[in-house]
Amino acid sequence: MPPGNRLLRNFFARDTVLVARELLGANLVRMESGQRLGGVILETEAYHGEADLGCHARAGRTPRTQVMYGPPGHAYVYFTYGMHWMLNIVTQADGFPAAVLIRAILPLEGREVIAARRSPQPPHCWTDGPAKLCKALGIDGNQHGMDLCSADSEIFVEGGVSVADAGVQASARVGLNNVPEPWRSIPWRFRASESAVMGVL
DNA sequence: AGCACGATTAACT
DNA sequence: GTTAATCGTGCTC
Repeated sequence: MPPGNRLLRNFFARDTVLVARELLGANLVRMESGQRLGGVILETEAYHGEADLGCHARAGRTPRTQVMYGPPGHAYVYFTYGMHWMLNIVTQADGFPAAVLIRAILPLEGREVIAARRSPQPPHCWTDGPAKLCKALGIDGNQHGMDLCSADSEIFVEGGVSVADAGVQASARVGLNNVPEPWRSIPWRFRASESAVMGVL
C-alpha cells in the first residue's frame, strides 16, 4: 500500500521556506475508508519560528502551538473564524516551531466525494482555499498532530510533478493585515500556475 | 471573567 | 467591494 515515492521525514526536516516552495507539484493524499482523496498542491505558505510575527508560534509554546514544536512531518490542524479548519505540515528539526500551510490543490482523486462535500460550488472552487480543501478532504481537528510519515497515516504527501521556477509566483502571505513588517510582506507565499502543473501532467 | 480578533468563506449590494 | 457567520485562543483586568 505505501507508495514508493511518499515524501519522508527528511523532506520536511529542512528549511520551511524551501519546503513550502518544493511542495508545489507534490500530491496531497487523504485516505478515507480505503479511498484516495486529493490532488496536486498548487499554493503554500511558510510560517517560521517565534520571531515570525505572522506565525502562531509568536505566542510561544501553548497547547495550540505544541505540535509545531514537535518533530517534522506531522499535521498542525487548527480552527479559526469559528468555523474553518486549516491544514499545515510541521517543518524543521524537532524543537523549532514552524510549518507550511497548504492553501490550494488541484483536485484529482475522489472527485465525487469532494463534489458532494463542496456542493453547490463549481469544480474550480472546490479546493482553492485552505479551509475549502480541508472541508473537501474531510480534514478537521481529528487529524491534528497526525504523523504524515508513518506507514498507516490517513494523510500523506507523494512526490508529484516538478514545477519550474518560471511557473511559480512568490508573494506576501494572505490575511496578515495586523502583522507588522517585515513579516506582513515577506514573500513566503508560493503559487504554481495551473498551466505549469497541467503542462507536466 | 471578559474581550478583541483571527493564516476564511460565501453571499450580497 | 462589503459583510455576516461563529468560537477558540491569548491577552488584559
